[in-house]
Amino acid sequence: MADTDDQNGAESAAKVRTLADLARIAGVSAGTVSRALAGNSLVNTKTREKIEAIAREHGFRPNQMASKLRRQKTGVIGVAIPLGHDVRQQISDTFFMTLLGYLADELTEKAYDLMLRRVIPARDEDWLDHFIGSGMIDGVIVIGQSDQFERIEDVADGYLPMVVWGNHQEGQRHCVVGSNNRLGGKLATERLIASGAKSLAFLGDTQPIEFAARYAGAKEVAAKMGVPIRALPTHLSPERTGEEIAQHLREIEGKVDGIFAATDTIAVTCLKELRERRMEVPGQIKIVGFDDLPISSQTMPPLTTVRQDIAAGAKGLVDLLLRRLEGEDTESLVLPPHLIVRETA
Amino acid sequence: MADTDDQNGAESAAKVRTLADLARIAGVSAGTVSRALAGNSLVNTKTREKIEAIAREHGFRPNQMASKLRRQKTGVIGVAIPLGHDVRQQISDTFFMTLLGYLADELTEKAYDLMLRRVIPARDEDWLDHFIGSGMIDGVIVIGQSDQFERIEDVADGYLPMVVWGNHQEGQRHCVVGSNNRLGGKLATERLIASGAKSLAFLGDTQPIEFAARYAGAKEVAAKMGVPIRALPTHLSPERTGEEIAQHLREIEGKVDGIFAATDTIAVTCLKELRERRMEVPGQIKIVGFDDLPISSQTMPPLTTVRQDIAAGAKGLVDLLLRRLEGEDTESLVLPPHLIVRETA
DNA sequence: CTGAAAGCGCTAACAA
DNA sequence: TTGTTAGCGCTTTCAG
Repeated sequence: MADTDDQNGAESAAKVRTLADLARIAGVSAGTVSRALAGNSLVNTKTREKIEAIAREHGFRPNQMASKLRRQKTGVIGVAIPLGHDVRQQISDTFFMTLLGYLADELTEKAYDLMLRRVIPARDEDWLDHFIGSGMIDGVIVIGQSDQFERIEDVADGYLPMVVWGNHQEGQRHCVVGSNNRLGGKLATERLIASGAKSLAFLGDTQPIEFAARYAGAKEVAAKMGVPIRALPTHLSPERTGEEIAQHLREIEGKVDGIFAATDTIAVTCLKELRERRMEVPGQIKIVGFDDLPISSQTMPPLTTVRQDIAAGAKGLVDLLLRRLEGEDTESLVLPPHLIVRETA
Repeated sequence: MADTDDQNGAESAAKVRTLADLARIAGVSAGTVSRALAGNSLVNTKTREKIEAIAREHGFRPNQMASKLRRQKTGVIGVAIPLGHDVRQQISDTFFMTLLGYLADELTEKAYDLMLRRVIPARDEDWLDHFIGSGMIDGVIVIGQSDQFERIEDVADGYLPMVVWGNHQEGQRHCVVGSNNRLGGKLATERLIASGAKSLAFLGDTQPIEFAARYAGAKEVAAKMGVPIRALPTHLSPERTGEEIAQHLREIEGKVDGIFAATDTIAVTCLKELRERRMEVPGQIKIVGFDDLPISSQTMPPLTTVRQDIAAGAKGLVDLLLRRLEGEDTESLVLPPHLIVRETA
């Protein structure tokens, strides 16, 4: 029962934009309204209910900017996706996008909002400091180290609430969550060799640290088994990949019978080129991918690949970040990859 | 209570967290620092340079919360993805994620940040009001109408800066950007019939308004051409789709020779089931998808589909939203879909 | 061209 | 249990 001293119909027209407005019409102080709406301390139940009713009636929501400013925390986690040289490349990368989806789920669950920022390190050297220093976020998750390993290391020294998806290196200083890429590379290569491949190739850019680790694992196994392996570099941008792969295929025809693709996306494209060149898979040439994206089970033949557990990765990222927000200096989390044997090797 | 008991080396150790701090060490007032850093009005060049130097040296960045509170604008655009009944469904949906990627690009370009929120309407009726009323965003882009058409309509009446990706209906009140789904459905169906199909099926959930429109277009053409068409409902969540489709396929075997799939994702799964049942495509059964996702050119045989221009969609969403932020009451934007003929029909 | 001062809307002591 | 009182850090008149 609010005192409707308004003339007529003015009731619902009254704008309630601030706590003070609401306080006035409820006949209490702003402080009380704040407490009531926070559902927090010992506010008289009657008072609270009255305030809540009025708030609901007027569709009132407290201004978050003011609240965040005052409380010195934002309730927002920043998610940065650094793009490499090929600008358009990674933001639409299926793997990262899927990870982002799960991240959104996890963060929502923990009542955090997610601020997404696509960032081009080449265009803004201090992208990470800017994001962190913006005062807009409580912590940051970086998806992919790209070629920014050193910069991330530098920042990690002075900023605790940061977790990165990527590759783990002995002795690194930033907290990372990611698959054991080297092990993944080994699994893939072992499978290729076990399937009868006698001469291997790694298909994909070897610059990014994750890929380099996959290749390193592959080389290790290949060396141990006395099987030759070569790198066939590609660039991730989908438009160029097709022709690049076709080109490679032309060159290695008859010389290579086992391909380890850096990602499923590359593997799928390769599969298609192989088909167009009428090469039998896995008869003439075997292939193993990496990621286990949904498509890999849909190809013809279905792709043998190394699975990364994206959901577990997202969960790990968020868990570790929340602990860091509490001040804990968490360890990195390295997830085991799993070989998924289908029909291409 | 951090009292700066700086004993030595205080100079570079001195924490510059606020404009006032910086002002003090620059020997000017906070106001001047503010102006200088905004690069804005007529600040003496010397003064500005000095301030900028100090700011750089100390890695100072003004607190955005305070700034936003004061200026009553956030520089943040909210992006909401309402999830339907199947909770996990759409956030990982390739189409939406790709759109999100382009959106991130466009918004970054315009110097806006992007706040991503996954919402479950069934769990929070007022998801849209909450997002808008949070005071955290200047405007909102809703990706997909899901089953929230009415709620969005209601909100649109009282809130200008909102643009929605979805289907356009005659006389609707909210500003929408999307493909002409009905036309897309017609294109797909015409192609199926032109390829010789004599009995059709629409594969996919017909509840979501976009899909309903696609189906409506299909029915219109089918009726005109005197070809029967039936709906085979599926749910989007990947786990269940496979068996559902297999089930449908068993039932319609020999009765249907042309399938219009609501999305490429569904089409690809269908293709796989077809392959397992040793049905020839397009010999025994033809199929057309919708979206033209990257995978559709990678399937075997490559998928004939209806292309939606995602990049143009993202650009449209952002352009319209920015105009709405200026106060313009923009019209909806309906994009023409294009039939991409490959080998499945 | 620069300083002083008044808040943006909210929260959190501290009183009452 | 509630009101009062200070600000959070920044921007922006209004003077000078």
